[in-house]
Amino acid sequence: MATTATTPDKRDRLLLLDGHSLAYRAFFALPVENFSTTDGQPTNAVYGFTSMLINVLRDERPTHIAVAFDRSEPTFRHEQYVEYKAGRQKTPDEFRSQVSLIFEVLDALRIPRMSVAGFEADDIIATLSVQATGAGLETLIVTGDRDAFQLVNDDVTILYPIRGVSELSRMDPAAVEAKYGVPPERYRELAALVGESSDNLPGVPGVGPKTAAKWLVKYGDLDTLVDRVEEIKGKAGDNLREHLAGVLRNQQLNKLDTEVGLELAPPQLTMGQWDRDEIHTLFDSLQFRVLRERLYSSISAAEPEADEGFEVDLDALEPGALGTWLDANAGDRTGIAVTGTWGRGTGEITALALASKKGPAVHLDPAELIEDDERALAAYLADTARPKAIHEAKGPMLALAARGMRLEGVTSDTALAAYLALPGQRTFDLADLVLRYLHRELRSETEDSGQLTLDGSGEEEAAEALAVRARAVTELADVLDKDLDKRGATRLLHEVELPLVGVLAGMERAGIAVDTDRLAGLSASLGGQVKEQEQQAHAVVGHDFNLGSPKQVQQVLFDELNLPKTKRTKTGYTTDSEALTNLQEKDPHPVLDHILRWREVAKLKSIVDSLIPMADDAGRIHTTFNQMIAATGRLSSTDPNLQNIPIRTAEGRQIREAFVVAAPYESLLTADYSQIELRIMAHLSEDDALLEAFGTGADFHTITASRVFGLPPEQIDSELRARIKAMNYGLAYGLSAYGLSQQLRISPDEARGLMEEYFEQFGGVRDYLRDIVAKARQDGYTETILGRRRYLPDLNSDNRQRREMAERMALNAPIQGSAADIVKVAGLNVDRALRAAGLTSRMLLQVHDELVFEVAPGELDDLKTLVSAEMAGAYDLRAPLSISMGTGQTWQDAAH
DNA sequence: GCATGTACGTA
DNA sequence: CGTACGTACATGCT
Repeated sequence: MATTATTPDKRDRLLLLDGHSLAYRAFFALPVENFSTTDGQPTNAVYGFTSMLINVLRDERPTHIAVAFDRSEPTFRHEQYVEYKAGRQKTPDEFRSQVSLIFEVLDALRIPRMSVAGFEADDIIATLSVQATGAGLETLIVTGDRDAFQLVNDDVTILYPIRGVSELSRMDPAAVEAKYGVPPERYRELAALVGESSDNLPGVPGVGPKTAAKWLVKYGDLDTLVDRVEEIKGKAGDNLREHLAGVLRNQQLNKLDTEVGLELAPPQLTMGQWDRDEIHTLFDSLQFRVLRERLYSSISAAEPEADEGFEVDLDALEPGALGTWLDANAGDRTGIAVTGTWGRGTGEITALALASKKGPAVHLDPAELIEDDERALAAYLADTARPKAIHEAKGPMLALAARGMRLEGVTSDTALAAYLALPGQRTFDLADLVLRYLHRELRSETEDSGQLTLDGSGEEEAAEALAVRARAVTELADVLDKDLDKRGATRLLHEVELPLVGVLAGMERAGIAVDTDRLAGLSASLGGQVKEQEQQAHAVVGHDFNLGSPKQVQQVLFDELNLPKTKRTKTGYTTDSEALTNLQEKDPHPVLDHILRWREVAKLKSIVDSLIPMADDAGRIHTTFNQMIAATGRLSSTDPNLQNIPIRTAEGRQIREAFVVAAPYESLLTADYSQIELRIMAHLSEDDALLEAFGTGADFHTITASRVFGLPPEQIDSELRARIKAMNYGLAYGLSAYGLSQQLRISPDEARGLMEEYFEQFGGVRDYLRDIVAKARQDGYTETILGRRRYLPDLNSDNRQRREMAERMALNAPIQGSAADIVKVAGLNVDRALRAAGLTSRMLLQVHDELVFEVAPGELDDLKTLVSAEMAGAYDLRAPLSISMGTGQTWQDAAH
């Protein structure tokens, strides 16, 4: 390839779209009932087209663009062949009305659109692509019309939609040849042989792409094939000879015209400056909130990345000068960056850097500080009046606490702020956020004097890097503050999530005591049972196999014992406990019981064995609470996970007996919310009947069952109660009639009937659940009682599975998330009240709707009163919060 | 050594 | 074909 010194790095890139073909695809891919404005205007085609457009603008970054449209007038092809496109179904009215809306979108985006009487969009695209190649541009064509494949070459690529509107297949010469067996320049000939039913161009009967490609490869091209047509044997050959005229006509008609007279040439097809207001108004009228957000974020992403770093000027401090330095330089909100290790309720700081937005930065090694400086640092960090920003505060808080320092006055934790802005994201790396929000790189821009690094130790670089992080955090904090303000999450951050960090750190630091002897005993007895079940399973089957291997279990059950196949998984057939239990009922086999029992005891043993080495010297286990994982706003617990300690079975509960109170404390107290999610559902739906059921104070599931079945509560037996209990809980998860039937082992019709009767009584719930999804589809997100959002772009997916999944998430997120809000507020208020009351009892764990406390001697009564009041008063629900509590020497004994 | 799939513990 | 998590193990990839 010839290149010269003046060849630009990036060639200009022309993007050409076939407006009609893409819009038509979108029209059929997206269900119109999900894509209409509230006044009934269908928008599925506009939505799908615009969505594709935004994606391709974002991913391909074209410098030039045009969208071509067909006209209603007949084309030159109709003149040559009156039957052209005959028999086509009339364009549906719902589609026709959307074409002008697409024009409006394109006009607002300042994207040129073109159409020429007598020609199809394809001809315009063909003409432009040839001209673009001549002008040295690279061309990308987005079209759902395969005829365009004939245009593909080294300079022209086609993006062809596959499956709906979200995925484009990149068709370059190699891809065309791979798919059709002929190079792009032969594609027309192949299409002529195969025919195109939508254009009413019949091909050779019985000849598909495979045969056509075989012929073309054998004879080189269609002309040669026609010349030697007598050589083709068999029925296909007869058919070809018989339909030769049609093939030649097809070849004529599917040739795209590359010499259409156009007013604009490729170099003039530039992207204009958009008017944000105009786009705003238009997208508002189309009710495209999610798309608007996506458009805006892709515009900003399309802005050139400013690959600047950060300037920092590190002050070298004399011993004893830190206090003065802090007074002079840490007045404004100051960024703190820390290195060290933390986890399991403790940690160690190895270095710390401080930097405000402007002015010098400082880098400290806490271990080397003289007493005066250490005191000045501790006083500064603990001063609530001196604002600080930090990325992921909890770990450093634990490490500081380990050396007796408190961290207060944190007005932004940038990771936490980013979590509220983007709750679906699993990680919040500082460098990523800096790039995303500040369009900058997390590196130093400061000119090295060359002398600083002469010693070659790298320490200067490390110090500078940490100072860069501190400075970046302050800048990021300001931008995130604004972002959260726009999202209405400022109070949630400042009044809930930020203060919660310290409370969580406190719980992690405290840990919970375990009776390790007891755990060891449990492990031994479970180990015996594991071995026993394993031996029996092997004996029954007649040979050894690994019970922990789903693959081997499948082999034993389905290949060797020929038990009936269960539900399919990706790699075979499921052997999960539900399936094996079902098998046991219809086709009993002793090995099934052994497998099930083995799984149960092996699971418990693995939990016990994982806990034993977690205990510290004081016999306490310290979990880590993660505040930025769950998309709904819940906490999660890791290393170990203390939020999934068994409780369901008697054996499982034995593990809870190993979680104990330790001196000087007197007992454990557990306090949990009764049916908090159902109460939230009642609150949010304002369903009178449901609210009334909570008002009576009697058993909630019995009361609701009594309404549904029209029987007095005394006549609700456990069977009826269980059915309605399953409904009550399932509703908040988006349970289907089918799912309910599976769970209750009743017929789908029966389950459907049950749901209908339920909604007859609790119509407000049905309306609420329906409205919440509709609103989320409009807004692009759901919201909890405290304004915590969850963004669900898949609500508008053209993939049914993804869309329905997003719908269930939309049902559940406000309910689960509001419960999480309430428990967080409760935890905060309890913690505050404990300190205000001067109690030394402390909170140890949060398990979603439960708080666990360690009770100091003589404080039980006061603590119960305080906890109950703070938890019940955490939020004023229309179905009032109800608390139940229990105490005991172990977590199990404190159950209630 | 790491990612994926299956299974299963909790709310 | 019911949400939200974390962990363990087997398996198959690099």
